[in-house]
Amino acid sequence: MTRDFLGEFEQMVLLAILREAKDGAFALEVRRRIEVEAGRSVSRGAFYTTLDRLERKGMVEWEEAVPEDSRRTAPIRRFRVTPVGLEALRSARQAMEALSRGLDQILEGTT
Amino acid sequence: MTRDFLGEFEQMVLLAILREAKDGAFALEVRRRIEVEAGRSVSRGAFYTTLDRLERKGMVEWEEAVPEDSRRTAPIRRFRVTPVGLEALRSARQAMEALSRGLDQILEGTT
DNA sequence: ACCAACGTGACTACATTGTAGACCACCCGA
DNA sequence: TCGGGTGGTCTACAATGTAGTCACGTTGGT
Repeated sequence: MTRDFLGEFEQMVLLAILREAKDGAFALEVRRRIEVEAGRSVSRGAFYTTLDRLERKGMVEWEEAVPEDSRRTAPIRRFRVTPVGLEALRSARQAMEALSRGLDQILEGTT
Repeated sequence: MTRDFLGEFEQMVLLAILREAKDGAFALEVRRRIEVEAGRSVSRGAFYTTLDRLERKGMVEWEEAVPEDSRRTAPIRRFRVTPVGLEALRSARQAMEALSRGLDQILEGTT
């Protein structure tokens, strides 16, 4: 399984999925959230590729579902973060936090 | 200048440099800090390559200096994070924070 | 003075992750 | 039934992450 920790974009995808409803998130919703919150554009190709890789690593899973609030009838994939994914996310963040300790002043900035 | 934001390991390097004394940090000190704090091993090759890339992006700079507390007489490089680097670090962290908002419960875990 | 061991650093090559763009299928409204 | 939007795959490539090896000057022992 290659590596045991996440790239930054992968982390963002996991976070964005978690931010949607408890029962999972639809792909393009997730993509839109990343674009809005992180303020960067995400091409569909880049995005789906990352989802695939996360799936292969067992960090996300999905089931087919039909979005309620849309006129769409055909089911599409609804993603969810697995326990493995959550754990990876946690440890990635812990590492960063450990290194950031004591730097709050410097990192806040007046931006 | 390729991209305007940082990979995760690059972030770690910047953070670790900031954590050393105000007047800069020596390479292998930084490496050791990452290994200890983030709990992952870092090969020298990987490490210096990353320093190079950060330098090329104008995010770190260095000067020659002789470590005080060592018997070494020859100067080695002492690194410092540039304003550009600090800014990049801040914005990378802000993006992550924006996406993490409201997830503290989930992310803390009982690990 | 000589040699081994070590610290520092460059260079090479490769794996993983990040990214864009073309392409396909389906559904829907004009 | 044409065209456009949405959901998705595939391909190819760029950037980042990583290990390993080579080289050289220092240090320390003898």
